Amino acid sequence: MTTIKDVAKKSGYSISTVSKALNGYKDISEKAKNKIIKVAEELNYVPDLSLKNITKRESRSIAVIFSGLSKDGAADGIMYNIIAGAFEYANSVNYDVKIFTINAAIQKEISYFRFCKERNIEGAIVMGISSDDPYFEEIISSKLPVVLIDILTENMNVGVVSIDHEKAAQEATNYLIGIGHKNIAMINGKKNAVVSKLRENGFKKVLEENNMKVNEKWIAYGDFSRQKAFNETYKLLQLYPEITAIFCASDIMAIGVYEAAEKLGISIPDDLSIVGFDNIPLASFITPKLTTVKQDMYKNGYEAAKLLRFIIKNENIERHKILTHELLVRDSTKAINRI
Amino acid sequence: MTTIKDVAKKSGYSISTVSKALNGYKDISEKAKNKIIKVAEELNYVPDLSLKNITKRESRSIAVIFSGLSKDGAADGIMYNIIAGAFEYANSVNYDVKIFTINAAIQKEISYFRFCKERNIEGAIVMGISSDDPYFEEIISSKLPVVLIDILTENMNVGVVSIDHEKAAQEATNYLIGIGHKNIAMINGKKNAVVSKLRENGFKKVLEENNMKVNEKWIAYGDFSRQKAFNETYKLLQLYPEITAIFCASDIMAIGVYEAAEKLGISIPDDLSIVGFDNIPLASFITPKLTTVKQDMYKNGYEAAKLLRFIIKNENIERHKILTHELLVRDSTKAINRI
DNA sequence: TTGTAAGCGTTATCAG
DNA sequence: CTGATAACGCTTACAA
Repeated sequence: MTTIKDVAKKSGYSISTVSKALNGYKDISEKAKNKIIKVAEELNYVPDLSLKNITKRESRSIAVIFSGLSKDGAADGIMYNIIAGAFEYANSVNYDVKIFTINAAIQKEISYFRFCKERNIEGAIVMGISSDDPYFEEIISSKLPVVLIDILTENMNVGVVSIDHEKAAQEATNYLIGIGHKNIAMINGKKNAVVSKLRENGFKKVLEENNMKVNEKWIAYGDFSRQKAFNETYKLLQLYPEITAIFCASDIMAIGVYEAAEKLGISIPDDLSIVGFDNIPLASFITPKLTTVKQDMYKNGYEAAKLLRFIIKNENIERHKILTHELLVRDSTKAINRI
Repeated sequence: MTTIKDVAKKSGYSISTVSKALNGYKDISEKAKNKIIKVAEELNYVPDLSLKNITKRESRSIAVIFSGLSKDGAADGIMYNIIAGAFEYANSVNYDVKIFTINAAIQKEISYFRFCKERNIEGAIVMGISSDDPYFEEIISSKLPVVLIDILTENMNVGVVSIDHEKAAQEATNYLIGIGHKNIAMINGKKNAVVSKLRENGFKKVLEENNMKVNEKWIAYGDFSRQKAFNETYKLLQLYPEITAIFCASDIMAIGVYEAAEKLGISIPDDLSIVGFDNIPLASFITPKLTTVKQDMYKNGYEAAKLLRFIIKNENIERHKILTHELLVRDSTKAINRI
């Protein structure tokens, strides 16, 4: 490996002169500068940033941490978009992005904090972990700057980027009621995920506002899995054929719902209206096209990185960033005309 | 920041004793060891890996480099799967993964080599760049260990992971001919991408083997874009209604083909059979379900990281790794029964 | 068993 | 303008 020492030796100047020449300092002669630059190029010399940073005390890198990076995560593009968005912002302010999973830390049997510190990152964006995860407390109470995506916490020191899930669920439910549905079920995600609770609250709130009784049996948990959503829906629709609409907490689960309906010979949207959540690419390709709540995960990633940067710089800024969402009405919902 | 010095001071031992205690050396007393570990914990001391590595001369990190990390990359999950696969292997051998884009280097106006060297990575996985990219030569001729995904090169020092695209295209085409199609068009990707050429070769070869003349006008370039594929197909099918089957070089483009067919009132698979390429999640959700050539991008990423590791360790191993593919026959193709 | 000192590649200070 | 020298946090001979 070529080091600054090699350049010094070959150019005939001292190490410190070489360092200055290569870092654009003014107080050296043109002659020395040219010579040194020439030699550096000949030798293919490249300074190591992480060494520079020993003295400067900044690593200029952040991490994006997932709970897992599985083969199945691909279908919805959510994680990809978050990475891409975070990368774009980080890159624009000259930060590098490393990706980790919580599992990686667990495997090494070290703490989250240690894992990050060892890698000398300045902060982390965390997503896909639920608030009852054993690591959760450690993460939000650690000294390391952190931004959570879609994980709400009361802790106002922790950065949070999210849409208003409760409000979004309210809008979706209101829309279904508005087009005449009275028997609405919900396929929710993992029961103890924060977003699940919020969406469920929004759902229930609107039912109550409309004097419709909340039937707990009509709320099932599909754990954000297509298969589980299929199973739950299959059971639900057999037991309660009076259901005319289902609000799903993710598009992936909505696909499971589609499949359950198909298997039962129930036609969407004629017999059953479906509203999804996320607006993944699939949503507009599937037949019928899925009505869904759009959230922009690319933007989530971008804003998370931006907020993280502010927190790192210790700027006095609102820690909780709420992004906008939008109900996209497509073909999986239909005004009710029965009874 | 807590450093080894702080631990030394507080524990009353010297820096080197602390270092040894914390790194599991045998030649220290139980007493010293315990005390030091205790103090280190109290102080939340975590050694910085990159500093350790100054002496050891290994950074234990690799990069995954894309040509771009766009908002649109999400739909097919390909990049995500590559990242996930590469991450899994890297993680299993205690490597970290950083992600970069070629653009990031270009923006900083520095060379690929410099960009990587500065970041002190041991090697890189590169994908999504075409062989006529100005950076291509630099990448494959640089001293840095590199593995290309889906970019073939004669250079046997460079690692390459890919399926046999030519053979895959042959199988797809053979299948269409086997079920009776005689007028087969191809919507290819970017004209000068290596994979495009290979697939086109395979396509043409099979036509010739079957004594069907190759009509260059029936080969259009959709540039891997859904919109472009739509446009090209729309023109093609209007000009040549005798076409009964289309082989698409990507599933995303196949969707554009679906849309063009729909707009023209052409029914798939009754009037037109479609074969895609990739087997993205969407392929099995779209109606009709898409017949396609499956390639496992997760595995691509995994194998790329593995190969990269071998190259880094300078092991004598075959540099070109060919992965398996598979033709998945679904509902978008149908045996011909007209004329 | 412990500590001193040199070294890793780099930048910063300061005397010449 | 140049170059010793110290310093950054850490490991590792080697001496004590």
